[in-house]
Amino acid sequence: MSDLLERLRGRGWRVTSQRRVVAEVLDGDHVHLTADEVHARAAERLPEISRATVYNTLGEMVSLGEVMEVSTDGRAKRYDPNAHHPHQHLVCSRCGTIRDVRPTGDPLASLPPEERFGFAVSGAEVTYRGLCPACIA
Amino acid sequence: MSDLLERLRGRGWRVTSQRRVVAEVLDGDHVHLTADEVHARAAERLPEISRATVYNTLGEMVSLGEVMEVSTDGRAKRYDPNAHHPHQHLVCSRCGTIRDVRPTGDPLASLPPEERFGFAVSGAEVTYRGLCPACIA
DNA sequence: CTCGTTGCAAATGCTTTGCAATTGG
DNA sequence: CCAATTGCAAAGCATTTGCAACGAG
Repeated sequence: MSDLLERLRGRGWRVTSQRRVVAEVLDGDHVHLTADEVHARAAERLPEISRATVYNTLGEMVSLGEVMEVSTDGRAKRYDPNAHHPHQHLVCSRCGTIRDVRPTGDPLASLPPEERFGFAVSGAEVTYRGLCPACIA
Repeated sequence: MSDLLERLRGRGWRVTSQRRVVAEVLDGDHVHLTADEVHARAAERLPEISRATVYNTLGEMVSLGEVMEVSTDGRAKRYDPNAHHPHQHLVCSRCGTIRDVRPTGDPLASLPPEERFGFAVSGAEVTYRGLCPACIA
């Protein structure tokens, strides 16, 4: 089940009950929780877990490249455990719902050499915006 | 000079000295200031201007569609007056410098119908990442 | 055992808000 | 004139940090 936890353990990560709970809560597809949501769900299983630990843990997962930070607008960052398969995000302009999507082609290809201004370009993030089915109705 | 101010005035915007200074400070190409930087530069000309007013003013410019908010990572939002010509951003992973860039083609075209999940997709933002010339050296 | 990890509470950084005083049209 | 705008200071979030106690290996 918890592929995320397995991957982290495999990297010599020290596993504590707090870290396990955070990894379990965050695991799955189309999961895009804020740090606070992660804390709330983790606290259901481990009531004493602190916000600080959740932040530390999420930060480490990001450093290890197993979790991706998604900065939606100006609100709280969201955390996406789906870091192994490259993907982009489709965000509802009204309710903020996020879906993982897989565009065709390589986004990097759309930036021609003369538009790179001497940068060593290494990646591109695409955020598609629109109204989700629930908000259209 | 201040095209931005002219555009705002043309929309029936009430112009005060504070608003004029904010508009002037923000005008130009490849300008991506934080609210605090705008406040600092505005205060050089109008020492009593408050942060609250700068925030209010920037927020209104964004609502009117004349200025674009750029949320870089987890730091302060940046404000881009270049809202009339569509463009994307190239951000230095080390120092955070931002350049406006113009990719080829329409980013929306890369998201096929079967990846839209019933959303009414209306736009796409692309952030290219890499090292700027200064940070490569 | 020992060092990494945790929890707490306080601090920080960015942004918003309530409200009385001010001012543009 | 008078509603819109401003400044101030305080409140509001999201996140980070210092440090003593704790616990995994």
